[in-house]
Amino acid sequence: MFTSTIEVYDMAETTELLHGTLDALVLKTLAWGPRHGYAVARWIEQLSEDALRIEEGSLYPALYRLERKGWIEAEWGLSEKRRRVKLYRLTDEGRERLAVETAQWDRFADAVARILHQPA
Amino acid sequence: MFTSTIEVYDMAETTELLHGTLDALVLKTLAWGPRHGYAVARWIEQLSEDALRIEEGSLYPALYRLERKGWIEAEWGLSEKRRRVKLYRLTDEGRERLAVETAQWDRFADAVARILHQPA
DNA sequence: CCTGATACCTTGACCATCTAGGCATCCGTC
DNA sequence: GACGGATGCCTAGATGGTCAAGGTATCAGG
Repeated sequence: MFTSTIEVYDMAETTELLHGTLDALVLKTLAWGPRHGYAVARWIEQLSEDALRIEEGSLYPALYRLERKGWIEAEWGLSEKRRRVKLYRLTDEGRERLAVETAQWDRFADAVARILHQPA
Repeated sequence: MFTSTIEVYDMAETTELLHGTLDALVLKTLAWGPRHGYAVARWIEQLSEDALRIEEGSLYPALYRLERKGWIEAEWGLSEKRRRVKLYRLTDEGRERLAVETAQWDRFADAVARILHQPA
């Protein structure tokens, strides 16, 4: 019963590529100012014009990860809509880390592009 | 409390970033002509000026993966050094796939760069 | 009342990668 | 002629980030 007829076209999308990049994206988002988790995801999706999609199942573990490493800090607060939110802000260490990860990503992305776009 | 003192500096490197990119890199390498596995890894490392490091534990599973999907084909042969090697070549489907993955990567990389380099 | 959006979180499975081995041949050096 | 290092293939197991799919609660709009 149509076990695999229609859907197969492209389940890959860019999803797997996110691997290891999410941390940097979150740090960068918080570098513009404190935000709560849900808003971070939204922000990234908007800025990327939906090229990047942040699943909550990836987001919250990532936030926890970053907090545990001391790169971000959390505090309970209220959103503009009077809802209980967990506000995250970048620590100094987080800012340093962001620079490191950005540099790493640039180097990596340049290398990949150099290969993928090398003329035959 | 200092349970982990020395080692932590940077085990991440760019390793995790490779995720999902290796396939495209291998396909592209073979787009320049048939090569054997070991040579593919070497080629990528050289072109990237060692920014990319392809572990054999990642390489061979990747080759098997790509072959199983019909994007590359293998054939036993001999290297210039008279050694038994498994030569891979790109199929037509593989060439199409390479175009798809390259486009996906471009879109993804652009999105990430746009965010990471957005001025504060 | 009910849907959808907001906002948080967790569990389980998936899967690509890495680590760390093993095996065989060949070359250069001592 | 022994031995290390490079070449070349492969595999098993662990790791770990992501995703899918659930759950909870509040609030606005129809």
